[in-house]
Amino acid sequence: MLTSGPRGTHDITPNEAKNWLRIEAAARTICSLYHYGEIRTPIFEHTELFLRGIGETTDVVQKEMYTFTDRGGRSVTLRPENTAAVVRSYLEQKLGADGQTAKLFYIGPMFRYDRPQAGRLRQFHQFGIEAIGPTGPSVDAEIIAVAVRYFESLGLSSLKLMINSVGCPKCRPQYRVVLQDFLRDKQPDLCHDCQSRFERNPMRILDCKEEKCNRLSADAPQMVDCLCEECAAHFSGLQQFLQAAGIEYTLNPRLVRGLDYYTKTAFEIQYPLLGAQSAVCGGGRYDGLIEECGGPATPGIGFAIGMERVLLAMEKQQLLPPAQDEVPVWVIPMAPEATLPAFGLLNQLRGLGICADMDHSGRSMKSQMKQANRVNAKYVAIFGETELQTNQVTLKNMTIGEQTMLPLATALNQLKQELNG
RNA sequence: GUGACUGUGGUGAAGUGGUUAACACGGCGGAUUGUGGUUCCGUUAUGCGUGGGUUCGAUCCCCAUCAGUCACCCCA
Repeated sequence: MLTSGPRGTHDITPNEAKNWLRIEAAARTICSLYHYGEIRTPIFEHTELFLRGIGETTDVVQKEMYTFTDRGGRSVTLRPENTAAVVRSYLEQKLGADGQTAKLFYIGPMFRYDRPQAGRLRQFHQFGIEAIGPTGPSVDAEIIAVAVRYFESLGLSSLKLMINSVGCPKCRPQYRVVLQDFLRDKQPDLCHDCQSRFERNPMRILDCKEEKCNRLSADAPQMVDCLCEECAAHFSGLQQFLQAAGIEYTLNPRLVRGLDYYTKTAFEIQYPLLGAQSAVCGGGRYDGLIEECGGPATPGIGFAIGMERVLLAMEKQQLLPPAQDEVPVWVIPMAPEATLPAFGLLNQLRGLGICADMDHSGRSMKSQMKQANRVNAKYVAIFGETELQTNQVTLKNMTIGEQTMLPLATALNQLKQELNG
């Protein structure tokens, strides 16, 4: 169908774009406040990068990637998320060469082949940040603080921050065994999905929405109780920093991230009113990812925020006032002969930095006045027969409804004084 | 990938197996010939997502397909 875009895509029309500019600007403001610099990486990467980075067994990789072969026979993939790409760029551009923490942010489209639903699109946009280099839990807290501040700055409330630790390559495998041991005899009673999760990703069972699974796993041992010394210390450190920053959080031992690269800190911010897709922000630490991508062992942490979901949340809270068109001066040529001088005035106004516009379809006087009204014009500049003959223009003040006929230069001056200040 | 519901003009929508597809908003034109936000009049779908089928005849029935919505799954 030529008149409909691909499934799961969305056109951002001029009125919506105003909202986008707003939330993007807020993101940039926060990032500069926290000393994060923007990075813009390509929209597609070698498929291999995502296979290695995200994990071959994850849903994102197994069934959600837009992968194709280019004309050179290489397999490339539209990025389903951006952390792997940022890490690749960090390595390629040697952004860590100065020995400092690389603090980066990005805003842009991501692609996941999924069934669209409320808050879920095939092309969607994420604002994300990454801090690559530092190990201490204070960065974790900083990352979380950026997310929380961002939502606050947009006026969003009733958000829920949940944190957990998913351990590291030392303690997670051990926990996995402990958990499987606990669940083994209960496995036949688990839901269909969880049966398959038992081998693939047993931690996900804790996150299942099925009530029976919840019941069966209620007393399961928790990751936080099985953390190695280092991870445990990191996790309690994080909590101290969060408290110091006055950030409220909930411990959620069942919080699991879907991508393989996460270690230690995992967190999620939910906006419960959004329905099934209520996570507006998800993130965590990825201490093994850089090495996995072929770099030196370097820790990192970041988050991603779903911009469409942010907009949905703002809509729910009525933080998006209806867009208003604002054109301070509307120019009206009353006859075809008048369009030339009218166009001339338009040009001069714009040259002065004054937003002005006129009709180009030869509509009636009345219709043009209506247009002026629609765009909330403060002044209307009318060119009729008399004006043409005397080289003047009629300036009508739309708020008080009064009008005068003036020489062009005088009118221009008046508009300049009243609108440019 | 699975399931449920939906698909009529710019928008919100009514509607029936059978000549001209209600109504409202919006748009456009007009109401002593050059003026807005109020009022009044007129006008505004070659057509009921698309493609098949049933029928003498379908926008209304059936099938397929596409799209939207919500949920599962997954995640931002």
